Amino acid sequence: MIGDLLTSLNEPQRQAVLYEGPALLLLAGAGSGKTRALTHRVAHLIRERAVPPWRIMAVTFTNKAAAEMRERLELLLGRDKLPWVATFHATCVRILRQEIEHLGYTRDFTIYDDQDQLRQLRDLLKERKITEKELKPRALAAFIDNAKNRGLTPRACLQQGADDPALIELYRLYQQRLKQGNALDFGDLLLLTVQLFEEVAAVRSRWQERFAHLLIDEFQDTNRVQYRLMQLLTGPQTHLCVVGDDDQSIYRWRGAEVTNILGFDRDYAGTRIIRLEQNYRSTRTILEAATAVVEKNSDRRAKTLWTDNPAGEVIHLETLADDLDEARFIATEIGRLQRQGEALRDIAVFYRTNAQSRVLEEALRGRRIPYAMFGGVKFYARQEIKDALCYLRTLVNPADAMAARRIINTPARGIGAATIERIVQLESEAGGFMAACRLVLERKHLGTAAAQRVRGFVELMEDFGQRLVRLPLPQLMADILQDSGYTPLLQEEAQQALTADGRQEAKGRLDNLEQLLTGMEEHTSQGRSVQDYLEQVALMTDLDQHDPAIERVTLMTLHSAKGLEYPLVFITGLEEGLFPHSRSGSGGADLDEERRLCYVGMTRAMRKLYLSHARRRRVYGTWQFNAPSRFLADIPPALLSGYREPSIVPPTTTVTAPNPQSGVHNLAGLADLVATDEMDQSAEVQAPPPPTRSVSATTAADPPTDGGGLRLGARVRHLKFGPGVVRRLEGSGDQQKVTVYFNSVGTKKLLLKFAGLMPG
DNA sequence: ATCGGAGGCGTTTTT
DNA sequence: CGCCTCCGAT
Repeated sequence: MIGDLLTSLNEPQRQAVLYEGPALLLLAGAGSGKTRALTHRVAHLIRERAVPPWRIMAVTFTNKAAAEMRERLELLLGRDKLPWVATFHATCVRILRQEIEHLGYTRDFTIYDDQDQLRQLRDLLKERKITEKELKPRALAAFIDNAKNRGLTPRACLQQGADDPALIELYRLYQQRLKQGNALDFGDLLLLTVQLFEEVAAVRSRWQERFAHLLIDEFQDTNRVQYRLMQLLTGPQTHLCVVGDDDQSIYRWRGAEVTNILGFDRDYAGTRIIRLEQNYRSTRTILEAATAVVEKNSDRRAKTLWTDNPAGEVIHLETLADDLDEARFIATEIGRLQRQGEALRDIAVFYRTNAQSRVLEEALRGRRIPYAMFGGVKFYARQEIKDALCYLRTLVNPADAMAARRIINTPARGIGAATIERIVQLESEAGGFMAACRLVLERKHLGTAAAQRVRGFVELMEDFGQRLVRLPLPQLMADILQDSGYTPLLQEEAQQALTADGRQEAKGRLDNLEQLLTGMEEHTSQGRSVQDYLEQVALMTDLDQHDPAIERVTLMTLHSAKGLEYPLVFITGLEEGLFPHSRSGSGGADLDEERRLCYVGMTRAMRKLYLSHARRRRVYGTWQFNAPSRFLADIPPALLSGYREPSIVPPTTTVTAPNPQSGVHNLAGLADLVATDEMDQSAEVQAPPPPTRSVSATTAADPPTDGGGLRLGARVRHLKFGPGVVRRLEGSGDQQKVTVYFNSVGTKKLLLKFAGLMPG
């Protein structure tokens, strides 16, 4: 068995697996088999050194990395021996669900995303009569996030005395507000966990004793709270293993401190440093070019990445007239690669900013090349999805005023700002938003009409509250959407909206809601609770939906690309002002980070790398003229095809007047758009399975609770799909539909009339 | 209370 | 350019 774990490793990897001391710093260059070393180390601990799995915690940054590690450990160890593997944020949620009562919150706490955070801050500013001109909500949010990233509570900020007291006061009020709503924002998840461990010694030592091994991935991206958390979880008996690459530190702007990795061995005396320097991923050409770019930075840990791989193809550099041309070039080239027999799933296109994705998408759709895009508008942040989830949030945590205020008049029930204001007045006295609704009725603070409407809302929510315990989640959600009038309204719009666009949009929203229900069915089939669901969704990003098996091109930002690899990679927009981004200044730490970002992007490529830049591109509807990126000039010319003289980086120019030639390109762009609109179902964007049917089958008239003797949870048998469990019923008569979870094929929605279900 | 239009601002990157 | 907020009209 031990042979299995060690034979496939090189010498430093083997040392990393076998090391038994208290602290290990694994400096792992791009593509050097870091995950392999990490997973094998964990497997070795469990299999050969008899460490119980529950005494090991492995922390990652992204859900995707956590999932990948879990998968690989499952192969090595089997499903029943998995240790704690989670992101920093999920780890904290898990701890807080058990311990948060020590801090005066309750276990049902909800998690605010940045949208909720911003909304809360806007309310707060308005209340304090501070206009958005005086203090932008975003700036305040940045201040608060920043403080939290550094592990500072409002009080600690004040003691430090470095920040504006007015800002700190707003931070304090914001925290008060969150606590009243029994809610935590992203930063709180980490900060409050640290606070908990610092304030409650008994809890701290309990957790410290539990873990014999703490492993942290992507250590170069940890910020101060995360570092502190690691320290607090590390007891005298805890073995630490941190893995990272300072050259891939790209989250400084989010509070990451490279000093954490650069100074780790100073904090932990007796740290063993092991370097993984052999790259297995890329051709020598790609590796040399990437190294040349990042080498310009100072303050790096000494490290020489090398490879046995062949030199491979030269890097392709393409200069285009504008962003549309660039997109067309990429689409055409991908089409060519496809005809040569390359798989689309092997191709990725990276860009610096999300805004760049639009033209790329259009060009790909125009050529009917399927693609999947990550980032941009997140599925769970969409209006209709958030509305739906806020109904659930309000049920689970009735104190969550943010959620309740969002839905109290969605769809419109005639409860306006004035009424809501009266409710909010009573919120702290009543101890929560829903409680305040009841109190405001009791005290008769409202006119008869308004009172009537608020009572209706309260009763509606109480009704849902009863179903919360009775119904499985997907059925509950379907009921809510139906009985609240949410989907009926959208259905009407989908049929009767005045413009085709309006109808299309309503249909899109219905589709998304259907997708949401499908996702819930998957979740419920794993037997998890509503709280679990909301939590998972709050911490989820679109990247987590990435299914690499599907045959399509991947589009994402360079930041999202970290940790991934593709045989063929396009990096776009290599232009001064865009990449490096203008906000990164003309030198110094921010520019270094851009350089590392470029390095990260380039080292994703295994076989062939394409770099492109456009002479001008549209930004906010005006033309921006950009010189080629300085990073291009850093690459040895011999490694590059299509290379032109390095330009002496002239400043980026913006022209407000429309460019004389722009008409041509606009027309060309229009052609792409027109071609797009009428075809192409194949280029589905989102990763979750496309909805096979629509919510619109049900109407308000037929409450979807029971039908034809079938019950929720009933076991049934289908001729083709075999045994399954009834998850959802809707419609009636000939229109009655049944959603069944089959062991063999997962969730299916069937027309009862034709389903031929037998009792199972 | 709701809707529509005008005006202002922003995008670097994300758990 | 497109999103969001504010404000005025109904």
